[in-house]
Amino acid sequence: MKVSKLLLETLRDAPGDCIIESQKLMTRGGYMKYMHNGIYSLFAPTKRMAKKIENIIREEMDRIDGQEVMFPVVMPASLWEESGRYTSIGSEMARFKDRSGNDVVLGMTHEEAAVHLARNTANSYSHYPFMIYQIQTKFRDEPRCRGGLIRVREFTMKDAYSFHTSQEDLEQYYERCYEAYERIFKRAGAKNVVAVKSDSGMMGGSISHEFMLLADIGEDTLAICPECGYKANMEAADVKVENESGELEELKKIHTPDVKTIDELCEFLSIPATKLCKAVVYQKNLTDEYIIVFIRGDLDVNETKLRNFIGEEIHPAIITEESGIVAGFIGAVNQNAKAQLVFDSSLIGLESTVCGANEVDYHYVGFNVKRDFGEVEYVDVAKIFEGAICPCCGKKSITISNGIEVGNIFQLGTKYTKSMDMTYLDSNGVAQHPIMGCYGIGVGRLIASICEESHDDYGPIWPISIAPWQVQICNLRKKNEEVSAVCEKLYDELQKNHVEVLYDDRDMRPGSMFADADLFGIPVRVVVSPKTCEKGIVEVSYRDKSFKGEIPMDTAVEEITKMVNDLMKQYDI
RNA sequence: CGGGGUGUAGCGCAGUUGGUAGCGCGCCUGCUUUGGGAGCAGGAUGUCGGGAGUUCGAGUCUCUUCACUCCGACCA
Repeated sequence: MKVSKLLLETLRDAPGDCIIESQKLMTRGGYMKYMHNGIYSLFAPTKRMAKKIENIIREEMDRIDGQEVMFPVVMPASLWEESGRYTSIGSEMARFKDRSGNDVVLGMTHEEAAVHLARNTANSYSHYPFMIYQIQTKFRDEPRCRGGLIRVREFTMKDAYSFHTSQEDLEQYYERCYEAYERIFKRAGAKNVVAVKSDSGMMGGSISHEFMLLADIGEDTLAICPECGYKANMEAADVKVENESGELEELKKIHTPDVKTIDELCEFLSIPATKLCKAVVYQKNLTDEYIIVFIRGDLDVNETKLRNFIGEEIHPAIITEESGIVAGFIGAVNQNAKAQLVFDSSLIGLESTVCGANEVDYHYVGFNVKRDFGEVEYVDVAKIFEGAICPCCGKKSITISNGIEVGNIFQLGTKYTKSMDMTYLDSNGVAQHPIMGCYGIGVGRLIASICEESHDDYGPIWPISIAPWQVQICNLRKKNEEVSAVCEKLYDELQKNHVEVLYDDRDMRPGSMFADADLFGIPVRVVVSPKTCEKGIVEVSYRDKSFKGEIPMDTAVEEITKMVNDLMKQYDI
């Protein structure tokens, strides 16, 4: 490809609303064009990268016996009513009516379509297990898009669905898929991807993992134990705490004028927050019913864990006069407000603690949950924190990092095959519901994430396995016939050797050409100028600065081809 | 959903008490230049987000609407 024919525009300055580095550099480099909130067109280099990633994904999915299929983008509401998700999914799913007035939806995920495709066809146990996948556009009407291609509404995704006759078989396959994912990210040149235990969310099912590319700008928070390798999304991380039991004290009401917050209470009583019992109030979205969570004073509530325990949507409460809840002085003893009380397991083992007295300006000290309130079921709804006890190895070693979710794998179970009545006959002739797994990867997000972890101040540094081109030739003096002839010859002969070449044949000053080359991020750069022609060499350098040298002109084609092939070999795994 | 902010040329931005629409980058032409975003000269480009109003006159004031964007969704 010649740059003079390439439709794109590089910018010296990024638009002011770019927040993160990958977005800035990719916008400046002319990788995509903003059209609408969370909706972008991709220019040719980006599409080339997407294709390369898709092909890596195809090879790895086929290697684990997947078969590529294609589901529709527009699906009838009736299909989604079968699974119950037509109502359970909110406004992130786009819905409209077709010309005959039928309700239809835009596909944001394809479990329903996968079951639709497979049911009645895979009707005997002998067909199992099997996996179908597609690479296709999804539309999700996200409430808040962010960071260029990181979080968008329309995006290309690989989604795969596997069907099994036993949980053991699913688990075995899940393991193979996990390994396939590791290979995919490695081959795509993503360096810092880790798999973490995750919350299953709206997909349903039990065991699931997210593949996270570690990056400060990541929207997910991860708990990682460097000691034993435990990794979990904060939403799913179990919290264990140690409590010094302390001494059983007498329950006493004390006057605490205008002491409302945990900090104020710590100061007033001169005791650490770990000895206090904090109350946090939520409300159910549907009924407005109050939920009061009692938790150790230094900890926070993990809303997702609480939501999973309650079993329905919740939000932080708006406390009204009529509720009977005394904000700032909430406690378990003499709690007369109509509310569901939840006790976090961080309170286990605290013989004496402090809680509100449900009376303005009063707290109880010496509060013992069992003695003063009664037997309760403790639930883990706490948010994990830096230095927390690892639920796996027991050391106080948890670290908190941010990550971008680039892929996920779920063990779905029979949620969809049951609700949509998909069955097969087992070897005894008995109808059974198959057990499903599902597996996703966001292609565009992966490109942006790799840029996020692999760039310098001047532009992206693409791994050669996904780079839009492998080699870029810079013609520093278009008007010089000798220089141009050398460039043209290199361009032709490298391509004959199946090297992908971007040839910058524009008549421009070296400074601008180098600046653009940095933005293009092509791994191998070849510079030809009057100077190099005079010396009978070409200049070769790697975008990641790991190599820079001069190569005799007459062996340049062979040597550059070899360099490219050697670089590519790193990704042959 | 709540609260800010911003909409003026492709991009980044100025625009005073209301009085003919500006700058830098980019783009086009020519000349000079040529190893990290060159210089000179000339040129093109605007529904000032949309609508309504006040006014002799609105980018500027008022109302309304749309879009974008940031923060929050919070510990009693």
